[in-house]
Amino acid sequence: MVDISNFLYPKTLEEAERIQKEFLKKLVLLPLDFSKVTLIAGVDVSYVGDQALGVVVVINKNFEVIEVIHETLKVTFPYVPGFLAFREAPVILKCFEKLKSKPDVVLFDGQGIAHPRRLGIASHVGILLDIPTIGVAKSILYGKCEKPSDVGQATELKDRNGEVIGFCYLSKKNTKPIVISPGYKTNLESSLYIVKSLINGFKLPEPVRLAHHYSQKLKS
DNA sequence: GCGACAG
DNA sequence: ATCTTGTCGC
Repeated sequence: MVDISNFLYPKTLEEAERIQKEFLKKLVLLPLDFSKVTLIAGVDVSYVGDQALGVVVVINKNFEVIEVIHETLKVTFPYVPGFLAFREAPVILKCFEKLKSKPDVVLFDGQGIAHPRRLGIASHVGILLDIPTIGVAKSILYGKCEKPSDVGQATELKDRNGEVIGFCYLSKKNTKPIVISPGYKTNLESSLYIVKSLINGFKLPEPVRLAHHYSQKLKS
């Protein structure tokens, strides 16, 4: 576990970038056997004025909701592509402080290592919580990939050097492919397999879809 | 210098 | 992300 207080609120982008480079040293990617996974969590953050609303939904493999937590916190960092974690991690961590269950893997609305410095929000928060994480984004932040044409097809997302950093996956017909990348303590193969296993008739994997659902519902 | 750019 | 209704296509 990392000493959270020293890395949560950088004052400049330069400082934030230094933190990301420091966190990169702690990044660990390894296989995650889904057959040994019992609980899966999905995270989403929405906004109401300057208040961030974080939601964490925990489900089991039968897609049954085990726990739902939500917290609010005033946002203190602007949205800057490549630095999303500094804007959303605080309220997410606040949610996890209240969480009773211990998910085996957490899915995020955003990138894992498919990031300019390999430290998307999934990787960032995974390191802070020391829990396996996976990034599931609705669009690409960094890298290039050919568009999958058939449902169930995944194409490799590669960085400027041709290294595979994730996948574009067509989870549903007539929708844009989702972008999958390992966050922390998972790897390319495991993250793709796990997300595929959690698609339940919709574009987004169930944990993330439900988190987004609750998030929007809580505001109305 | 000109684009690209998670949520 | 958010501001916002109806509407076209599975």
